[in-house]
Amino acid sequence: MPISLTEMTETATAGRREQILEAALRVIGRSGRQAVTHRAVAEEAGVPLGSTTYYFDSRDDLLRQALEHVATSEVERYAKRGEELRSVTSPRELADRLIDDLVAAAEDRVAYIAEYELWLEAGQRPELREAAQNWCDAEQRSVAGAMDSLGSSDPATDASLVVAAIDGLGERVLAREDDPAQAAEEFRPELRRLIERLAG
Amino acid sequence: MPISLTEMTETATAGRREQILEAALRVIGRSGRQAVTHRAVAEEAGVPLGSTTYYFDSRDDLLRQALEHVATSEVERYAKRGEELRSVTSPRELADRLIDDLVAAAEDRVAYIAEYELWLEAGQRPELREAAQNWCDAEQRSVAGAMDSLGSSDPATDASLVVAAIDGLGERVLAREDDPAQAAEEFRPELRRLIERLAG
DNA sequence: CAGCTAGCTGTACATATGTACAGGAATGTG
DNA sequence: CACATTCCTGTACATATGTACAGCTAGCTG
Repeated sequence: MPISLTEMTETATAGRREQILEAALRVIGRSGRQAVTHRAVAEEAGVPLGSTTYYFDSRDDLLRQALEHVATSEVERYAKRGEELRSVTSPRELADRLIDDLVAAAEDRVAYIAEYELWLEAGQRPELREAAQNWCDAEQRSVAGAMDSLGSSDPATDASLVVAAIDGLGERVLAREDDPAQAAEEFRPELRRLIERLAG
Repeated sequence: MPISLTEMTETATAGRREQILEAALRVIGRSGRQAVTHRAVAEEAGVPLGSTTYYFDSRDDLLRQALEHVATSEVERYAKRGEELRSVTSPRELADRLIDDLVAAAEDRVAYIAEYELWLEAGQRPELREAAQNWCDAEQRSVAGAMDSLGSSDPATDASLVVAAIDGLGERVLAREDDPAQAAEEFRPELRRLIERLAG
């Protein structure tokens, strides 16, 4: 064995859980949360069936942790992205950057659908709502800074509206026949108009 | 028997299918599409298990028809609503009417969640996308007429943005702890600002 | 090295689920 | 009234699924 077994066990313990969680996200994105069975996830992750029940108390627990995993990642991502967006100097630039993000997200259709699926899961399970709320707040904060930089008279409201529009457009992208990333690209002029009108 | 058996059979044939479809929607809204099993739907509808397999070829068929049912209803509803919205005379009035609609929709949380669930189903199953597209187009047309009445310089784009914002806000409403209808109400000032900026 | 602990996995089992289908009930037909 | 037809339902069965758990392996300890 190339590395010590102790080390292997340690990294595998952390890695294994993530590995299973990410397999679950792929299953969700590809086939919906109804497809999240211990067996489907185990196969996707390339781990034995026993592992999924070892790391997660139950199917519900797995789904819950998957949401928390996504929510946490997204909060971090938006925190960083928010910093970058503060530097925009025109409505058009902000719109372009946000559409770039949407296109990037839509490129991985499976991951993108998984996020919406988990959001719905939060709609049904109150214990998941706090994580969902944090996720949502982080997204809005990331845009609010930029709207502030652009001199919006009400950055929080404008950020809320811009994020809502992006989420709504994103949702629409999912049910489009053609390439989701291309569909997202088509919304560029629309978002430019929105932000110009709000901040201009 | 108060009515002739012929008549009863006829209305029951039409009624029974709808009855099952609507039970399915309640199950979806309450527990997600993973909960849509023949047995759960049959129990919710108060019909024997055999009925669900008699009227629908399979579980997938049931889900497909549920989406088509919702999509068709929504297209009709938006067509009518679009007529009414054409008469608005100010951005504020349009925003208020649209928020009223959102509040009304959010009041039936179960039905509202069901719509989002079915939308995701369309994201995963290409054969459902046409119905989803029609639904989405109808929603946008219903607002485009009003934006036109308000003298928007680009009614189609503005309608697309307003609808996207409403859909995004609606999605956010679902994961709120408090009363969804109340949460929807809180978005009234935001939507007023959006439409005033776009059409004003 | 013997024994111990902790991490992990294969397997088994009760239950849930999709679905087929035989047969019953109601209606139409001669 | 006998028969055919159509609509419907209870039941049965193969399969899928969640989950418990016995036992295995690898490393640690004395």
